[in-house]
Amino acid sequence: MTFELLAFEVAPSSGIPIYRQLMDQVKRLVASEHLKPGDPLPSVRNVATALAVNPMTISKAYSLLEAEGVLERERGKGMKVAATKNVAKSTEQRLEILQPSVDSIIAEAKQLDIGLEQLTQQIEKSF
Amino acid sequence: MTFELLAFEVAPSSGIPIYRQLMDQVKRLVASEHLKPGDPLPSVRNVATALAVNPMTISKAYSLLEAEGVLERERGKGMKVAATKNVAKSTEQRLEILQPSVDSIIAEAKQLDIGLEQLTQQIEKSF
Amino acid sequence: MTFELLAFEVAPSSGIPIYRQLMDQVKRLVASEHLKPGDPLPSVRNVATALAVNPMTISKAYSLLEAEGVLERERGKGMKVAATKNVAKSTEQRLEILQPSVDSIIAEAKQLDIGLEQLTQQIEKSF
Amino acid sequence: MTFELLAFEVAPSSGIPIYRQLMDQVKRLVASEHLKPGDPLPSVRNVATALAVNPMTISKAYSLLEAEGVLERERGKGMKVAATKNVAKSTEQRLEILQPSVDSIIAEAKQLDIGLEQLTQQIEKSF
DNA sequence: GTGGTCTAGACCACC
DNA sequence: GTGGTCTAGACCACA
Repeated sequence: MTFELLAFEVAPSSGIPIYRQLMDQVKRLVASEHLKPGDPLPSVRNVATALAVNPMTISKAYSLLEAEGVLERERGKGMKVAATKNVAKSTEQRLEILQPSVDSIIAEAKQLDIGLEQLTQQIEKSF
Repeated sequence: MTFELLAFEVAPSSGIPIYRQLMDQVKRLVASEHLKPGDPLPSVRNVATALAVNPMTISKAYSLLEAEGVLERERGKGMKVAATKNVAKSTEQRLEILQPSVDSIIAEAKQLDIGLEQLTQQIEKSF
Repeated sequence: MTFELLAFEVAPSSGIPIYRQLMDQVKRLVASEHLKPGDPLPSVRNVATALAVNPMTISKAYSLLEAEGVLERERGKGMKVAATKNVAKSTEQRLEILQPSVDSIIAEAKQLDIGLEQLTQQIEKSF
Repeated sequence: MTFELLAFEVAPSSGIPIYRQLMDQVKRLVASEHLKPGDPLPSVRNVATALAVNPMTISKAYSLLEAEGVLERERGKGMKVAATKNVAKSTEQRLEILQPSVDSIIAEAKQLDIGLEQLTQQIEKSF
């Protein structure tokens, strides 16, 4: 099985809805080709029990990703990464995906009076 | 009027609750010292009519900011920027506050196959 | 002047209304005979300026104390401590006045898991 | 029902706002470990109907307790006692929290001509 | 099912 | 004048 390695993570009390956290993770994994077109995704039930989360929540994430064209439903078998639209992403494109988080951490740092130096240092320390 | 300059703005349908938008604005104004300790804030009713919003919504924002220690209530007179707690915090304390965001952006970068170099570069570019 | 020594104190942002703080102080001073029947009280205006408080607030306190029979209004001259009702209070009576505060600090201590020993020690330290 | 034992009570006309009465009760229950970290709280609607009070009032109490770190929200499931922050505090920290009340009772005692001895005795009697 | 947000309008306490 | 409390009722987001 390919997706035993697939460790989804959710922070249940982070304010961000669980289904959104899941969607973002799948998108990132697809963008970086950790998940390639055609790759199967773990079943709703598996993810649900693994994360101790309501299956409806996983299902919602998958359905929305399908609506966005990131995933495809293989009848009777489950979800897999869609071929169309999921062409390999360039570094620039992947950086673009990350940009909102970059902007947001910079805004936070500035509000906290944390300079560029300190911020990058802290990131290096924790990377 | 003393606070004609204080132009609060809300985007009613941005998904972010109005009271939260207000709180963030006040916090930014305080953090940037556009609002200094002791400065008065416009009255609940004034803001409410100016923004065409229910007074309770403004009141909620003010009350929460008071609970957080950002504002103080002057009985019968209105709200003002608090003196206590708006004192400087140590760099360590502030970095600690930022840490969760640091952890989270690192996790995202790794899922996107973006290395430390690229991440810090991107941050420098956007800072 | 007898009441230059009379230092009223108010904690404007303690949650307790200012007029109530004033009333309680006057009552305690009367109970302990720091203020004896017939003694004059500082004028509304003096107290107001000294405490940087709205004169209406002082006036309200005085009026309520008059309604309770603690003070008397001397026409054209101001307030003085009433004769009736303000007989000297026994130690028991004064302790009774203090009782609510005693109960309340004990409740707080218990919620904070602070024992009798520690509480009394702390009081001795600060007395 | 798991929390049949959780009997909230409110005195509607005690002057103290209902939401505050609720908050204090929850805090006491947490402090005394009748409610332990992770324990669920009755739903807003349940409490509201049980107390014949508007749900928003209960919600306000819960939200403020969340803001204070006493409770946590489990998305879509309800409130539970928070783990973080309900960790033990040092004796010094707890005494510091109590200090304002200590100062205030001492001031009251002095105005009532009640000495240290009598004050501590009275506290011992009522503890 | 859960809590969150907002409205409209009433009433209160304080200054 | 200030903010605070509460109600009744609508609608939304999340699980």
